[in-house]
This record gives sequence, C-alpha cells and structure tokens, in this order.
Amino acid sequence: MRVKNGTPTLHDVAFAANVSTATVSRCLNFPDKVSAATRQKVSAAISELGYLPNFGAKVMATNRTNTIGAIIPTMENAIFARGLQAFQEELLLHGFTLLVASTSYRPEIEQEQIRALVARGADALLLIGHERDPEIYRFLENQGVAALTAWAYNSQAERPSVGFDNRAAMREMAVKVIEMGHRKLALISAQRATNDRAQARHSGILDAMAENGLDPNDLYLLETTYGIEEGAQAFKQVMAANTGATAVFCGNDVLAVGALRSARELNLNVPKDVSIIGFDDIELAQVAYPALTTVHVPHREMGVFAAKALANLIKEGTALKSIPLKTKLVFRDTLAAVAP
Amino acid sequence: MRVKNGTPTLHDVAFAANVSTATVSRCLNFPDKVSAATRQKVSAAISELGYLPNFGAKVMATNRTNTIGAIIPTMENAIFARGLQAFQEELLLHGFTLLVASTSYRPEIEQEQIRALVARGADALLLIGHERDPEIYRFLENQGVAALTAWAYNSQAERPSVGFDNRAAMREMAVKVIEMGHRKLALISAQRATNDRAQARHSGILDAMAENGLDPNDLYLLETTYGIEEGAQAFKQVMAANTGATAVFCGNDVLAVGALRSARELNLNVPKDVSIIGFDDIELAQVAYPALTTVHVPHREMGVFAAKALANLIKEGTALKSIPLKTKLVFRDTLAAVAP
DNA sequence: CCTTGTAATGTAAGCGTTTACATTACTAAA
DNA sequence: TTTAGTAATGTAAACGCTTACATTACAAGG
Repeated sequence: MRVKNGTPTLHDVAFAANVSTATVSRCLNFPDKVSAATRQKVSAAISELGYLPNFGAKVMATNRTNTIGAIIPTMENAIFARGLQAFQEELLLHGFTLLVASTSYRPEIEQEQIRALVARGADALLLIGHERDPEIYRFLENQGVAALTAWAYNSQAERPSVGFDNRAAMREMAVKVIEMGHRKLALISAQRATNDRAQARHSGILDAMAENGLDPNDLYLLETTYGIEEGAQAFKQVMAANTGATAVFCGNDVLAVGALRSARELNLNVPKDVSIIGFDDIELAQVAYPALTTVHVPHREMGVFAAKALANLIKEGTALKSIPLKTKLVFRDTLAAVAP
Repeated sequence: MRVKNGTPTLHDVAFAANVSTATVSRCLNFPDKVSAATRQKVSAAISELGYLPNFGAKVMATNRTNTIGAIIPTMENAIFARGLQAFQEELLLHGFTLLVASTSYRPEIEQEQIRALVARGADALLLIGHERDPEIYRFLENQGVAALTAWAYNSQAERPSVGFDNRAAMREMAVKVIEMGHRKLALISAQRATNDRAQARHSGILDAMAENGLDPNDLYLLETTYGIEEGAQAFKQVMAANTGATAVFCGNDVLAVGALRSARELNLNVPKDVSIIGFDDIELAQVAYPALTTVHVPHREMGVFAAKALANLIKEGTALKSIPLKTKLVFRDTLAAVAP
C-alpha cells in the first residue's frame, strides 16, 4: 500500500497561501506571470511548509528531467575526468544535472549504458567517439534523444561532434619527429578495432610517413589496453622486437609513462637512445621524468563546449553543430634528434 | 499544448497483447507472477512496439528513481575519480544510476548541490567527509534521503561512513619519519577549515610528535589549495622560511609532486637534502621521479563498499553502518634517514 | 455608463505508471 | 458434483505536477 507520508505537495502550498495550485506552479516556473503580492504569499507558504517540488510528478508533466547523460570509457583516465568535470560545471550553470555511466572501453557495455540512461530519462547524451552500431543511433532517434560526440572531430562524420582531429594532430607530431631524423618508428596503440581515436592517431603517423617517403612497414605497431603497466610491457616487447626503432609513439600519455619506466629499467637513456612521445598532455606528462613530449588536447574546452551545445539544444532547440578544437604539440624532454 | 507523440505506452502494449495494463506491468516487474503464455505475448508486443517504460511515470508511481547522487570536491583529483568510477560500476550491478555533482571544495556549493540532487530525485547520497552544516543534515532527514560519508572514517562520528582514519594513517607515517631521525618537520596542507581530512592528517602528525617528545612548534605548517603548481609554490615558501625542516609532509600526492618539482628547481636532492612525503598513492606517485613515498588509501574499495551499502539500504532497508578501511605506508624513494 | 482589452487567477484534464482489491479460472479435495 | 483454495488476470484509483482554457477583476476609451 502506498503510504501517505507528510511531504507537502503543491496542493498544501496552495491551500496555505489561499490560492490555486496553478498559481503556485506559476510562481515557481514563471514568477513574472504572477502579481507581487501573491508571489509573496506563496513564497511564505513554501518556506513555511518546507515544500520541495516532487521530481517524478514534474518529469511526468513536462516530459523533461533536466538531466544529461555522459557515457565515457572510464573516469580513471584523467583526460575524461577533466573533461567531464568541466562538462558538469557548465551544465550546472544551465540548470542541468549530470548522469554518468562508464563502459571500460567495451562497445557492448556502451550500448547497454546508452539504453539505461535513456530509460533513466536523460534529455540528451554525451558520447565519446563516432564509431558505433548504427542501430543504436536509430534507437536514439526513435526515442527523440539527441547525442553529441566528443573527444573526436572528423569533418567527414555525419554526426555532430565537439573535439579535435586526432589524425591531423598525430600527423603533425609525426612530421616533426621525422624531421628530426627518425626513420624507424614504433607505435604503442590502444585497441583500434573499438576506438576510432586510436585508429585516427595511427593513420596520422602513416600520413606523415607517406609524405616523407617512408615505407609504412617502418612503423612497428603494437596494440595494448589502457594502463601504465600495459605501456611498460608493450615497450619491452617493442624493444625486444629489435626493429631498430628510434622513436616510440604512444597512443596516450599513460602508456607513454609506462614506456618511460620500462626504458629506465632497461637502462635506456631517453631521449638519447630512444625518443618517447605521448598524447593528451595530462598532468602525468609534466611530472614524468624526463618530462614527456606530447600532444596537448583541450580537455576542458571540450567539456564546456559540449555542455553549452547540449543545453542550448534542449532549452532553445538550437541544432547541434560540430565544433573543431585545436591541439598543440608540447615539446618537453623525451624527444631528441636522432644521433647522426 | 502537449503534443501527443507516437511513443507507445503501457496501454498500447496491453492492447496489443490483449491483456490489462496491470498484467503488462507485472510482466515487467514481477515476471513470475504471470503465466508463461501471457509473458510470451507481452514480450512480443513490447518488442513489436519498441516500448520503453516512461521514466517520469514510473518515478511518480513508485517514488523511486533508482538513482544515487555523489557529491565530490572534483573529478580532477585522481583519488575521487577512481573511487567514483568504482562506485558507479558497483551501483550498476545493483541497478542504480549515478548522478554526479562537484563542489570545487566549497561548502556553500556543496549545500546547493545536495539540494539540487535531492530535488532531482536521488534516492540516496554519497558525500565526502563528515564536516558540514547540521542544517543540511536536518534537511536530508526531512526529505528522507539517506547520506553516506566516504573518504573519512572516524569512530567518534555519529554518522555512518566508509573510509579510513586519516589521522591514524598520517600518524603512522609521521612516527616512521621521526624514527628516521627527522626532528624539524613541515606540512603543506590543504585548507583545514573546510576539509576535515586535512585537519585529521595534521592532527596525526602532531600526535606522532607528541608521542616522541617533539615540540609542536617544530612543525612548520603551510596551507594551500589543490594543484601541482600550488604545491610547488608552497614548497618554495617552506624552504624560504628557513625552519631547518628535513622532512616535508604534503596533504596529498598532487601537492607532493609539485614540491618535488620545486626541489629539483632549487637544486635540492630528494631525499638526501629533504625528504618529501605524500598522501593518497595515486598513479602520479609511482611515476614521479624520484618515486614518491606516500600513504596508500583504498580508493576503489571505498567506492565499492559505499555503493553496496547504499544499494542494500534502498533495496532491503539495511541500515548504513560505518566501515573502516585500511591504509598502508608505501616507501619509495623520497624519504631517507636524516644524515647523522 | 458601457464596451473592450489585458492581467491575474482558477478549474480541471491529462501525463503513464503501480498496486490494492475484485474477479475469474482452474485444481484438487471432499 | 460441490467446494475450498490458489493462481492469474482485470479494474480503477492514486501519485503530484503543468497547462489549456475559462473566469474574474480592473482600467481605459468611447
């Protein structure tokens, strides 16, 4: 049996203020549609009773939760954490609350989470990367839930996104590296099959190599999962493979920091013996020793822009449009010209 | 005017399956209260129509959102990010979704956020640290929303918490440091006024000093806000103060890493010239150079235990109870005995 | 004084579930 | 065959808000 607890309702407030429920509702939602005198009475009644609007009823009546969902691979990766933090802060400014789910980089889980957040009444969704089952996009469309992609920007992509061009950024870095005389390269990459950012970064290196007449076979490629330890392992494998690589790219800073550790363990001098290059420019990068050369990506901007775009979409109906953001090469101490 | 969009409702499903709405509802919520045959029919109708239960209506009818709110200082601090990630994962296992808000370590904002999440229908709340305005606890009580405190455990505290004893942990570390011959100490602390963890860690050092007959004045105390840069600045001030401190405690690893950087800039050898001690044992600690001696705290456990406790409370009504977790000293390369 | 227009307020119909209670169908014991 | 008991299903009220539409109050123009 549903128990009638003492929580005051709109009715109670209306009764106490001696007005109708409609007036109380208007006081709350459109204060200037109500005379100052009644507004006064109603406010008094509200604080008197300690009234708080019932969430479910409001949602039911308006068909809005004022809640936006974000589905990211993991919060443990500083790059998402920071972006998410910015996203949440900006959302708050617009009166929205953030619903969070994570996928551990697993596409099946992402699907579930998308459905779960939609079922939880998310008004819109923030997703990472473009690549996913078209069926899920159809689902979102049917449910009338907008989705914005972040952490990736691709002029070809048909869906709106806020992010940067992973491919171009990595290409730019690779061009520099090749200019410094490196001819044999290696890449410790995240899983490309399920991660379009990893894919794009790989392509970027290939682009730079092609431009400079290098054989794609001169890039030794190794895939691994996310983690310092994983990066450390991978680096050892790269060295063991004896490909003569003088520069090791890493798909992200976390892997790079692991590589750095392995280099130390193998008594390799970075950057004299090998150069190591990261991607993301998270805090780790400047703290690592030697400080990591990497690609800076605008974590917070992405979050802020994404929040703004989604808030405007929901409140004003402004259509989402893609926003390309800039990356920047950050040269610190792990990249050097190859010895002549 | 409310527009009737084509979204199918329970009624539509009921009609299609030729049963009553009650039966459909039961199919969804108590499948074994329904015969296999009708369950079959109903499932067919559901997938046929692409029916998805309406969130608001469900909330209104059950007075449950299956949503739990977490209010943390920031997601940019790895220690919260990691714990939050674990919290979310565990919540998912119990069928709950995570609502996130952050406070930037500001108590006024925390109050707002607590109210906001309650207004958003959070079934329960996860909070960081014990210290807050009693009025807000009264508010939570009135609203019937349970709150669990994490990242702090205090046997004296009247409210349930999942965490560790900051004071005892820091005391244990300080005892070791003093045993190694350090007599003049310094502490770069977070703001104690608004942060009971910082307070406790400070007290822990004082405890150890008292036990060993040191004068509390031999601890040079400096407060600062969160950040690598802030830690770096603070360390310079500590050194400039010329107190003869041979060991510098830091309220957390992020500050410690900043201190480490400053030490390098000042051409001080760590740990020969000064020892530096962190707290938290986030990734940064092992990556820093020299690797940081610090106090390991069970980030993920806290998240998991907290989620379990809250889920059981909501689903079974199991009362919250405090769970003390263990910390561990991690000796790496930034602490050494004082030169004789 | 009547008309018309506008601002403020009120009335009541939804919104789509869940669930207490009523009803029906069926089984097994008498 | 009747009856009692149980399992399956149906009926309809309730949840607490928003909002279209109706009504009232009042001011200004004719």
